[in-house]
Amino acid sequence: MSTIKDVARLAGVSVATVSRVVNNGPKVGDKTRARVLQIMKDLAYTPNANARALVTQKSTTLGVVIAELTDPFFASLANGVEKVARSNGMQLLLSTSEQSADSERAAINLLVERRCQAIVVHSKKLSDSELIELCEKTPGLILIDRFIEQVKDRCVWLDNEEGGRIAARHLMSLGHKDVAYISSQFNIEDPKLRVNGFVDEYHKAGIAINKTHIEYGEPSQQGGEIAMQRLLASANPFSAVFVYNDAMAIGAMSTLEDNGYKVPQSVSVIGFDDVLLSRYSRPKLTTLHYPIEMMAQEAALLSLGKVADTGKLERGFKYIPHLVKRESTSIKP
Amino acid sequence: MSTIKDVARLAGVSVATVSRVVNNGPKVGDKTRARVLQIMKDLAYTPNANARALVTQKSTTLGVVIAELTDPFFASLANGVEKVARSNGMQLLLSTSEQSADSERAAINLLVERRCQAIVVHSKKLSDSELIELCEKTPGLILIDRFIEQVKDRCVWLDNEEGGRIAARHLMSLGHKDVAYISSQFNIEDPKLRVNGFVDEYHKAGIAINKTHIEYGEPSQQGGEIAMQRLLASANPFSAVFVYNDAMAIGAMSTLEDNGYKVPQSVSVIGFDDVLLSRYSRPKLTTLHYPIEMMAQEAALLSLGKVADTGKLERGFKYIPHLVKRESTSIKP
DNA sequence: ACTTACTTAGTTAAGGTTAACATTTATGTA
DNA sequence: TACATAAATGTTAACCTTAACTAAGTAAGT
Repeated sequence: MSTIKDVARLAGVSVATVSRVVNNGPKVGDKTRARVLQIMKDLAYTPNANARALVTQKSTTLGVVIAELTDPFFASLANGVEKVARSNGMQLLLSTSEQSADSERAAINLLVERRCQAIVVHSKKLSDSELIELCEKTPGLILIDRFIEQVKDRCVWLDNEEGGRIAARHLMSLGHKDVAYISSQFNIEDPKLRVNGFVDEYHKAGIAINKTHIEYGEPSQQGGEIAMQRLLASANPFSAVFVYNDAMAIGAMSTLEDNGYKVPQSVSVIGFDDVLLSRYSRPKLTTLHYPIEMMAQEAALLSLGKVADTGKLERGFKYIPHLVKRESTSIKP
Repeated sequence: MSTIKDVARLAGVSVATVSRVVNNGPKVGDKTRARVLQIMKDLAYTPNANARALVTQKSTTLGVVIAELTDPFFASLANGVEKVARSNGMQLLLSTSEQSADSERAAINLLVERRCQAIVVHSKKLSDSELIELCEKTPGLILIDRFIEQVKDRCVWLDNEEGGRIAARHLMSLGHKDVAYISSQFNIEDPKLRVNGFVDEYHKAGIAINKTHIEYGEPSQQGGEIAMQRLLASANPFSAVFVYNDAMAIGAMSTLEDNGYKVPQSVSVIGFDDVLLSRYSRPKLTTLHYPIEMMAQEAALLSLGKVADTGKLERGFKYIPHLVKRESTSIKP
């Protein structure tokens, strides 16, 4: 692969001149510029980004760590970061972090080694303390979908509890008093916060939610199907269910219909996330929109230092999900 | 950010020694190694990947160009490449290429500048000749989901026509003689090949497909809905439809149900791609599995030069989709 | 004691590019 | 014509790391 020196030699100029041409710098004569350009083309010269990054001390790479590319939620997250990257003439370096703390750590480290200008991390496995330490020694690092008080100016997160409350209010407004909840069995904060908000909001309205009305499952369609089967088996009647995420909600609807219940006529179902799926389901799913792409964009901008600080950095970046009313919820029969 | 020199200075050794420690090289005494390791930790030293890539003349980056991260099809493609990257200790550099030839060109160029060892490109807009030229001057470049005779050893592709034939045979085996086809309105090869195979296979069986039974639309759920509306309006009866992709198929099913048709009891529907959606739909969609993740893995391996050539490079890498029979097709009523 | 052969460590030239600084060439003015 | 000034181009150190080569010190064999 030819280098700037090759071009310089063939064009009979110095490397500095070629560099100026490459970077569209001023101070280059027209005929010289034309000649250099021609040689560059002949040689199919492509500047070496690594060498550039080394000498300029800045890379044009924006790193992102997510768990899994094929999960639509993470795909949207990555997409948000990518948009910012592109609009800033940068590129996306992506690392996936399966499910373990070790691989999350490794993924972050790889991005640091590459000297990414900015790094957006979605971490569920690393401890608060490790993340705090990491934030301290890594300037451009931003945590998405996580809130840690000590580094709140580095966190872009969603108020899950409020999401639960919004779901509760929606269901209450439709007259539902016997409600159930299907949660994720994974031991992370999100599902807990969502139930808490949901249960507490009902509680504040003087309605207690029966323990038997809460079921757990894997956060997938199948997990939702199974959880709903258990819920139905428990024999306590309910007219609405709040489900941890859209995939589970779709599974739950499936089981409901298989058992002769109509959604939303006999049972209302409300999901969470508002991923692709929810628009493709039948009936279309009422759900809480998780503005992950927008959050990812803000995180990336923040990471790049491009967010004007109007006290935001101090307050932190909290997002509130909003209700997307589609077809799976209706007034209590 | 501290460098190898800082570590060397503080540890009282030369940079070469530190380098050896970093790379786990031999020829370093135990106490020296321990001391260096300690200083590295104290300084939170992280080797600079750019400098490394520069001097070793090889990057540990695997590039991939796709149109859009949020499309599940492309997410699977990227995921396949990422798996290979990870299992080879490399990382994914991702560029998206919206819809234009210009941006496809730009995306590829960025990866070349970064000196990616290997590059997997999904290009629909660039011309054959430009792609051929690109292949010639870029060693590790592999084309996925495209076939160009002149560079067939660089192409990993799906036999779309055969996919159409498989769909036709499936429907014929269920007794369907009046069939319709919903295609994509985009002017690329895939939809044409799929119809061709489908129509031809029926033709070979002595059954002609009426022109009015072919509709076009945007390759999305909504496009499918609209196309199906038009198909129904045309008043020619049919008992089965082959749809360009799963998203459209789901839209088509929606319209069908809205108009009082039962799937598959009154009309059978068969999709293409077998993305996430197809398993979440109700009824679950019968479709042709497009093994894109596997193809992407092979493409990445090929790009890395890790495919043992047993004549494969010469023959090219053709994949055949296979039928996934779910719930949306059944015997003709 | 003397060579031989390791083991451990150091020195330094790349690698491709940029940017600060130095130099040459051209342009205009008195 | 000479001089100042601007425009165009060149020289070179630096960015951080690796790897080839060199040097010194140590252990073993004779």
